[in-house]
Amino acid sequence: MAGQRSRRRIPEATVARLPVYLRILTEQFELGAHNMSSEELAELAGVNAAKVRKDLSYLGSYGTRGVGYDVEFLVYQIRRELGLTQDWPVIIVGAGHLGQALAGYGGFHERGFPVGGIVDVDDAKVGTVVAGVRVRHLSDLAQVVHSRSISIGVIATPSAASQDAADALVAAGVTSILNFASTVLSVPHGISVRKVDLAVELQILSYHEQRRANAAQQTSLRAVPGEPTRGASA
Amino acid sequence: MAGQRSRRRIPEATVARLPVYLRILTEQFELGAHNMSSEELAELAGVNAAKVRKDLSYLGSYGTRGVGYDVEFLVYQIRRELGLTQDWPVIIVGAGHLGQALAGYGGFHERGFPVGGIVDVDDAKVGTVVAGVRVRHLSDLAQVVHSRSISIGVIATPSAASQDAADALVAAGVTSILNFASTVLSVPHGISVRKVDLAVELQILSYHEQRRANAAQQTSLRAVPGEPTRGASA
DNA sequence: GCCTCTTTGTGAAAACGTGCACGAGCGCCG
DNA sequence: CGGCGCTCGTGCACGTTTTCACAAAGAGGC
Repeated sequence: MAGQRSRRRIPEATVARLPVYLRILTEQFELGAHNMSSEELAELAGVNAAKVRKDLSYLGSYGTRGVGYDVEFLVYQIRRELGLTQDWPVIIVGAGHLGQALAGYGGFHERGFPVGGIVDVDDAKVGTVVAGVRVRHLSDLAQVVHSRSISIGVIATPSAASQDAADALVAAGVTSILNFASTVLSVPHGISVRKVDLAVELQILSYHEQRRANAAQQTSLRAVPGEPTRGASA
Repeated sequence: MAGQRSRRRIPEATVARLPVYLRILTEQFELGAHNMSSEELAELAGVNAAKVRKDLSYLGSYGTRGVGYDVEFLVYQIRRELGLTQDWPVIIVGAGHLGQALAGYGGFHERGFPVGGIVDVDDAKVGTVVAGVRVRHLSDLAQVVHSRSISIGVIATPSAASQDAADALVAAGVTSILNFASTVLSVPHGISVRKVDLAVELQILSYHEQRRANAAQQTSLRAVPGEPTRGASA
């Protein structure tokens, strides 16, 4: 069996899919499945079977030809590769609506990312307890991060404050940031940042909606002659 | 009938960046900027300048060589392309923690996506008012969608209920779905689905954290400077 | 032991996205 | 009114991701 440590690099696109496979496999295992083919997994994940096989092959040769993959073993391997054999406590910056909703979201803890702290600048919020965690002042951030060996920070502040939050996190030693503000953070090289932006998602959907609407219109007007090619009449 | 240029298709990767440009341009316009070069915009968006130019070129030739882009005009063009010249009311399925946080998030309405309705299956929640909108029963979904011409649905239910929610949305005529549950939805062809999954994002960060930890270990054992990591730019 | 059936693992090709480099066009200055 | 400097628009080469197609290999039957 492949014993070599992760010296090989896994493509980013694959890394983004592994959590999806993991969730499906875990679920299927709980439902009693012990074995699964790339075809089945692909179906459940909504992707191509060859892609599944190639993705999984980056972990090693863990399948059995003619049979498929051992679900439990694969779950373990993916978890190991993703670094999920340990908990990664996170610190949430911003105890507003979003910060509270995030802290209250049980899936966090359940998936190995317990809330190790929440900080805010607002003195009115400091001291209150959200989802069992006491909100502390932003100035205590570094101390919280250190005392709990936190390396992942979640930014749930208003956009205007997000860069300051990022700077504070980086200064405290955090090396991964999940940013819910709609800003592009500037961070030193070597810090991982991922952004989740509601507005962006909705605007992408809006683009497709509009496209559909145009297409429909186009179709219904097809019989009309002399349809002017839309120009920049703006 | 053949070959009209209005059928041009914008690459998905570009569509995903346009909202980012839009936000930056809007902000800069409010700060008094009237003109901006691809270089500046690229800097603020954290991407390559050539990419910005190529992205914008899909909208048309709206720049002026030697000068740059007219900010206000570009804002208008991007908004038009993304279909943001009109409001797109959304319906939220699920009035739990997440649904409430989403409904309460002002940015929704502000960016042209007013909350047109919230539904839930829980009778205890039906009738309550969240962010000025009365929660209605799931069975009223079709009626709400129809009466407000809603085409975008947001799924904020527990994962187990997400597929049912999607089915109900599709049955009601919704054609775009933003899914916050960690499930892979199965929908008919022609329906746009985007997924926002917290756990996936954290797990991707976890992968990189673990990788860094391994690399650090390796480095300290060998006293060799770390190899450059891809990713976040400064 | 050997044949057949199934499904993996992976080269090779195609498709897609990114970044460089440079010609083209515009405004400004003298 | 021509030359200069700046910045756009884009052809091209490169890297990454997806898809195809098939040899390789395990399992089970006989």
